[in-house]
Amino acid sequence: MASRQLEKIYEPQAVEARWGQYWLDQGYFHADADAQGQPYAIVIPPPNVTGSLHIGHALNTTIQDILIRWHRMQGRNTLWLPGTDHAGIATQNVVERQLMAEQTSREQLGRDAFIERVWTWKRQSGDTILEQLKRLGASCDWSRLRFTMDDGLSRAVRDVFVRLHQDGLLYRGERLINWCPRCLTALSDIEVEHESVQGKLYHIRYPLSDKPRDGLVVATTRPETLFGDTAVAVHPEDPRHNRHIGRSLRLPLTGRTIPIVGDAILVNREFGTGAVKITPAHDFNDFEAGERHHLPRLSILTHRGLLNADALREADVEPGLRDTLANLPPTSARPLVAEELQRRDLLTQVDEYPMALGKCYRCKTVVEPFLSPQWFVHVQPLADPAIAAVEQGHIRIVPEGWTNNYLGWMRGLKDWCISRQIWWGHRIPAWYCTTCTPEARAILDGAGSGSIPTQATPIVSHTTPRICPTCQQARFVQDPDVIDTWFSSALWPFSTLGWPDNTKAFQTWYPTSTLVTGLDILFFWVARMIMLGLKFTHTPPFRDVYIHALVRDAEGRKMSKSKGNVIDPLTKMSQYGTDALRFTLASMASPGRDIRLSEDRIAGYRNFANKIWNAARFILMHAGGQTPAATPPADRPFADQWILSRLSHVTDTVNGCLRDYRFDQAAGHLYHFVWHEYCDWYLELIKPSLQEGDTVAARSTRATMLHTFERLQRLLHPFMPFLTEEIWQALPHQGDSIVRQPFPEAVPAWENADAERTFAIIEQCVTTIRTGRALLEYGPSTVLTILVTANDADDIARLHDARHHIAHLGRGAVSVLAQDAWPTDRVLHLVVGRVTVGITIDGEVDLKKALARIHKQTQAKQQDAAHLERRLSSPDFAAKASPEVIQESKDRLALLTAELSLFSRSNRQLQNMVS
RNA sequence: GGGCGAUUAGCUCAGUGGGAGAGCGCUUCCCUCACACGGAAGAGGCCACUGGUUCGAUACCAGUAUCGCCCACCA
Repeated sequence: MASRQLEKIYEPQAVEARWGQYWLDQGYFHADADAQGQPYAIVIPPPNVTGSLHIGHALNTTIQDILIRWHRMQGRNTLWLPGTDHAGIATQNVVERQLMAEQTSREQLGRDAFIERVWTWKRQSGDTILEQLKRLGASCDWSRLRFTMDDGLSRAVRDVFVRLHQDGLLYRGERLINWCPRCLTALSDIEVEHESVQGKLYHIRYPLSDKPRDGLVVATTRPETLFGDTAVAVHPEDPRHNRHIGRSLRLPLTGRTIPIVGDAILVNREFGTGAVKITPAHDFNDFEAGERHHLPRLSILTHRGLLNADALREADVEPGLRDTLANLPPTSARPLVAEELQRRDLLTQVDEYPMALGKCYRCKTVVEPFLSPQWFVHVQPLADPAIAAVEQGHIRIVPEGWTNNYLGWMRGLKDWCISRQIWWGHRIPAWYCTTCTPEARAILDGAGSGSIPTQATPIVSHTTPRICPTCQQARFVQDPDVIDTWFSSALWPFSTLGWPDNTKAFQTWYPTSTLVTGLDILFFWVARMIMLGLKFTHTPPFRDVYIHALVRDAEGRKMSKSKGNVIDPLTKMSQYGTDALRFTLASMASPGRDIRLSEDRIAGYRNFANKIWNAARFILMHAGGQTPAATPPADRPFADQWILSRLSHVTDTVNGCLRDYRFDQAAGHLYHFVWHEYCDWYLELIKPSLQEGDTVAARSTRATMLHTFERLQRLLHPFMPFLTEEIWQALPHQGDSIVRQPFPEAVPAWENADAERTFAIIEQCVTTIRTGRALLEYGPSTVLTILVTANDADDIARLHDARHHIAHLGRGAVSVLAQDAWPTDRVLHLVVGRVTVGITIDGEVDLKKALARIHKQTQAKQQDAAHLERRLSSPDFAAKASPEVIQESKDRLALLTAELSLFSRSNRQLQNMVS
């Protein structure tokens, strides 16, 4: 491509659109399972089809793309597999809201029509986030796009379900589960978010049946559930209460009596009154206590979470109260029940009490523990190998700190409720014979699976069974429930590669290399992928799990639409450029920490992009038709030797950082190198040479400049793909795109300590001269008379070689002097390490500033020197510190002493001049 | 209640057993022929507190305080 005239300011929009399309058209991201190279694969954490790109996606995607582009450039056979998740509850909610706006509902539509409606919606809107990922530059193999409800993936889901069932790891049972009364479905334990709220602890007196004046006082946060009580428990060794065990109590507000049982597990003698009401159908602890004592379970709520009139009758609630309470939500019933108890003098005490409230993670409705028949995965046999895989290092979690989090969670894992009473999702591949299970016929009329007793035997298979093995009939209904979305996500690393078929892609890229994800789905997703991956492929699904931070706003709050503190990545990409946003996110991706994103930071990296852009303009302007030839470094001018050395070092550093997943450090080193070494010093050093015309040195410098800059684009490319492609294409280059150019490796032959040492001296001199210029208030156009010298002959020789650089950058006439030739008059002597700089004072100058400055520095250095002397004179230090440390301290003290003597000389002279 | 993490410049954050760092912001000078989204020079910090280990601690250990996150059925 011919080099274009580059604008003064980098304009990202057109550039991004052009190259983004070019990459796709050229198929650069397509991965071939038969290609050469060691495989490297990442499967994307599939965003919800309902999703729109938020800043968390942007971070997640940027990190994956950096890894992918880096490995692709290194010649690995690299696959980044994209896709989306059907997100059962979330998606169903979105479409249901649409229906509500149309004054209809999914029930009115019917199941098949509703599902068709969701598919229509998915076809229309489901690609939004994919387009947004493309805009971010995500170099996915879009030809391998997958969706969790694709035919292939659905087959994998059925296959896994059937095999788990065959292996006895699935069961259906009536248990207490978390129920969302708005979504009308069961949720798994982790789909409940706990929130701390201020509640009340009610103390209620339950009279003894035979001695109504006596009784037990129970403490509860939910008095309205007392209608579901089927016992009261006390601690068997509690002397206050244990004599009552075996007797019975009158359940207030009802005509029932309930037994007093002894239970050491449920009851904490220290808490409350030492007596606990047991409500097996509405509390997880009570459910287990109920199991232990074979208590009946009395569910008093409807599936919409309201007090159930029929159940209240069954619970023998007093008729008047029954009518008042029926169909009330628990929160409304609670004060009414308390009031009624108060009226009867049964409410003995009410305390303020903080309690945890469980909410649905999709709609934030308060969830209810609810009794219903559900499908469960027996997780322990799956969890054990998943624990071992991490413990034994087959899977590495980065940063390491999260490992214990993972292990702790896995060890305490309870069975996983995987049935959902919604319609959008993978339908459970279980069928009931309508002859053997007459209740199953109700499903045909739209009833839920709850109508089928748990004793019924489902037939689990890939397809509708042909004949019932028990009764030889052939009429079946399928279980109406669908499987938890996270179940299909758990198969993602292998189902997307064609499993259960042994495809070429599966053979090549499975197990995948790295999984990049946020902490928020470590349990939802990562843990389950490991469990099911190990179970079905006998291999961990990935080698490394990189867990990145959560992006928060500048105040550290979680971003959410309701708080209005969302930083929209799409807006920022338009405003500052995609590369600037990517570089920002990479820079802030420090391990184990949340990211507080502030817009200033993005603007800063936009400026960085512009800096690179202008360096490119400069370089192209001065390229002079030169090509980036590779003459031996030793033959090149000093500045070229130096920048080659620095480039090799930074290349090495960046590769190391990327290997360690330290994107923040890699970005930091690149930023510093580009701006403060390449632009501030190298380009400035070579400017005079570029003016020279067609000399040998100038040609060499042009070649080096182009060579290093081209290499730098490749180094930057994983972080800033668009900008670097645009520049690379404008530079002399070979190949069609930077995307498939090799990623730079360090070149040890370029590393040159001698050149770096010379540079350090130049830098010191120039900085010192500029400081002196500012102190003496000589304007930039004043040409100074500069004297330099050094402590040893070697450094004096370097000064001699470099004097034209010092003269150019310091804007002055430079004389390199021997130390004994150093003048004493009308010279400002300035800070130095190994070198001494003097600026000849010419004409009338205000020296007060300079004197004040020298005075201040003198004091600081005297303190340092005193500190060092104290340390060096300590016998313990001499005896115990390492020789290197001792030597270093001695060297530093010697330098300080030299500087201080200079300072004092300077001081005296300047004082004399002032007076 | 358990676990984890944080506390360093005005702000956002790196960092290390021996001389306190970056970006942004701030001050001064400069529109010097790549870049004012720029250049140069600066100001600014008892590295949360208290003990301990050490010749030496911002760093390692313990405790305290504050903040945050995750997990948790104590009614």
